[in-house]
Amino acid sequence: MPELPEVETTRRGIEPYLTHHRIKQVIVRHHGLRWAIPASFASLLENQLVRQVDRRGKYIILHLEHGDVLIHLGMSGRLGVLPSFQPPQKHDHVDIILDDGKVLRLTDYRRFGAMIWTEDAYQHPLIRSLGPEPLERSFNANYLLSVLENKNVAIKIALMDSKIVVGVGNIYANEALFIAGIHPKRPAKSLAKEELTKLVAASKAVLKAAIKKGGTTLRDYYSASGEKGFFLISLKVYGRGGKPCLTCGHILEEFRLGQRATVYCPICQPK
DNA sequence: CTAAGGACCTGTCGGC
DNA sequence: TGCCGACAGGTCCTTA
Repeated sequence: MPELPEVETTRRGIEPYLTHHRIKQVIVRHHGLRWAIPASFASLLENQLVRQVDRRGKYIILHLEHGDVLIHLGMSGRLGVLPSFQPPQKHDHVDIILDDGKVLRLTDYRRFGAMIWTEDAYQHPLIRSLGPEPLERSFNANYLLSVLENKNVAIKIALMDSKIVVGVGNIYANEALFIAGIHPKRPAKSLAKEELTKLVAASKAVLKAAIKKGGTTLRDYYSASGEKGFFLISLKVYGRGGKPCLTCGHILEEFRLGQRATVYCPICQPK
């Protein structure tokens, strides 16, 4: 499901229900997520207080009294807070039951998601190797210029590489490149600083706008409270291959780049 | 080191 | 109506 705006919206949605609450019980119904959840998982969490609910890239981090929980939603994951325990549905894999009876439930039919207990989230290899947050100042044109210096990969691939910058998924990579007027296939190292400046600004703008709207670009997105969000964000190119460009009217072209749908305007984003 | 492709898994949709 | 392949918000891991 989620791109970064959805993850941030989810984090904000669950935060008030978890912070300063104690975990009473953890039920793991399906251990086979991206990484198998070990048998010890439940007992590592139970009876611990949740101190803080954080986010790094697309990982949601629960800071406990001792250790942290990393949660990734993969492609189809969803976290919801139930007012009380409800009978689980088919893809409800993990329940974290709180001291007040509310339940944080992980639902993920494709099981690309992950739930990991670790001593210190920021020392974990999955987190440690991540690039800067896209909305922070450290993500800027000078930074990109230096990391892309000798990268031949297509700029779209680089923009979606979490070692370069976190949180820019396929939808927003398409949108940001369109707004910046940059062809997705341009070799990363060929972009001039001026173009990188535009790309950085465009990336920040689309992500911010989506977060402001509640992070709901997605077909089957539900907020933590179960509210459905759908097409609150208007997308300019993603999902519009074969339709006219909203800027110039030329037909948008679609192709696969790194096995992902890529849509661009051949006039507005010249090679 | 870089770059490209496969792998993980289920559900849905379009074409024949 | 039914079957089969392609594709879907991600990203780690293997191979070249």
